[in-house]
Amino acid sequence: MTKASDRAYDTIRSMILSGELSSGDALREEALAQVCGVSRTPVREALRQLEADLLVRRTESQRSYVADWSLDDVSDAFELRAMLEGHAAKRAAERMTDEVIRELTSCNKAIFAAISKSPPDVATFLDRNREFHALVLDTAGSRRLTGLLTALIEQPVVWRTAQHYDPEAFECSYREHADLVAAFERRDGAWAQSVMAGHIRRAFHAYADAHKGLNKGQAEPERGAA
Amino acid sequence: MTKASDRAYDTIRSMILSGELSSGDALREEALAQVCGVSRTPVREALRQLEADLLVRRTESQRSYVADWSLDDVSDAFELRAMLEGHAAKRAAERMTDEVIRELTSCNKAIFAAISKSPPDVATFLDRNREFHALVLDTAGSRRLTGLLTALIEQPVVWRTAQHYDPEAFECSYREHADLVAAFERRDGAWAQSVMAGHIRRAFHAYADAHKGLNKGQAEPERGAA
DNA sequence: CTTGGATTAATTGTATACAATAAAGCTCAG
DNA sequence: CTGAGCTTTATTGTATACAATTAATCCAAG
Repeated sequence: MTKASDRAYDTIRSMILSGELSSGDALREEALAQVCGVSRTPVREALRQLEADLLVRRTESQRSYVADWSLDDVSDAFELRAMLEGHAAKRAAERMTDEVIRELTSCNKAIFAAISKSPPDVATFLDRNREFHALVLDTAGSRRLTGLLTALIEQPVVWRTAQHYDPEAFECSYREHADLVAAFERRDGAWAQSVMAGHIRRAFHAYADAHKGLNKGQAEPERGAA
Repeated sequence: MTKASDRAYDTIRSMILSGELSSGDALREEALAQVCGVSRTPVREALRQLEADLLVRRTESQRSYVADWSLDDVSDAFELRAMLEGHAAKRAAERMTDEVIRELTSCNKAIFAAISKSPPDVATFLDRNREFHALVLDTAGSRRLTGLLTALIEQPVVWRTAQHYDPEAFECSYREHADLVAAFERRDGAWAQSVMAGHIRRAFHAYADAHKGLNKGQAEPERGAA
């Protein structure tokens, strides 16, 4: 993608993530084109990408809507992530180098610094967390695995979960990363896999707890003054 | 997708699968448009889809090429398929209905009929095999899982593997499906998962055996007199 | 010869007009 | 009222022209 289609992608994506567009809202190409300040062509491309990201769904008659995320869907996504990213951790352990271990360590140090602030620097936490997981995924050395996982990782749900973290949850995340590094140092694939799967599952429950009661079957953005 | 973009997709895809286009060949939109008898717009859409299918790769400068498939890549794809489709089988077992069991049974009967002919009716085998796996995937009831797997299942490698099956390999495939149905009848998720994972792994080795020696690091269509 | 850089050609990205299709509204028979 | 079928409107699909970008070529300086 290039300038215009990137712009369309980013704009629409952030409109969905911010809640400006709610689940089920219709996405009309012409309207989006005007909002994004581009023509329909790049908007169409962006919509296809967002559809692949599962942020947008298309009906059989090719109309696009903001995807709705039931708790079951979220649970699904995390379950798959736990499985795939656990597998990635195992492969990474088998292919680990000292160089990557140094990078992971330094990355996790930055995470520690970010969450030690008060209030915690959530943006930095998210960036570094992403970097940490990307490093593991890279080291796993499977293009296909990378492709499958990026779709799952870039979910709005994942992105928002950290917003609800309390200090203890951040601490857990940091410690689990440290455990992962320990498993990598021993080149222990099974250990790494277990830690990673648990790491993801904990994140799911953090999300589920935060959204319990509020949204019964529907995991949506907070809309308006509620 | 609709008429023109479907046509472009099917045309380009079969050109790749048939070997008319070899790994690494450049895919120019204008040229493809002429071949497909449509304009560049639907061709572009088809290329994006084929890229998602991993049949086409794009450079950083947005040029498209036929993807190359090393044996490692193929191994990767099958490994992921075994994991994901095993998971799907487990979920399917937990959600299985008698109705679906009947459909699976009838589907596998059709497979038996197809492979009992001489020569075996490979096309029907492939269709019914696809139907069988689609039924399992549907019953697993995870849209995300379905999305991830369809990309892996539609691979040229998977498609071609059956071309090299001997009568015994067909027989194995049939029996494994029958085992799967047995596991479903008992609603035994762990069993179903094991059988499915083994089923996929056997298919990989059938592929690997067929291509051993021929293509050392490169799993490509047969190209001319080399 | 080789190499750096400017020029040219080839290719992809974007906008827009028009065609095809699906949704919505409307009319009128029952 | 109701709903089947037509008409109208809204929305997406496709083609094409043009802009932007990337790759290839060529020429000159070293």
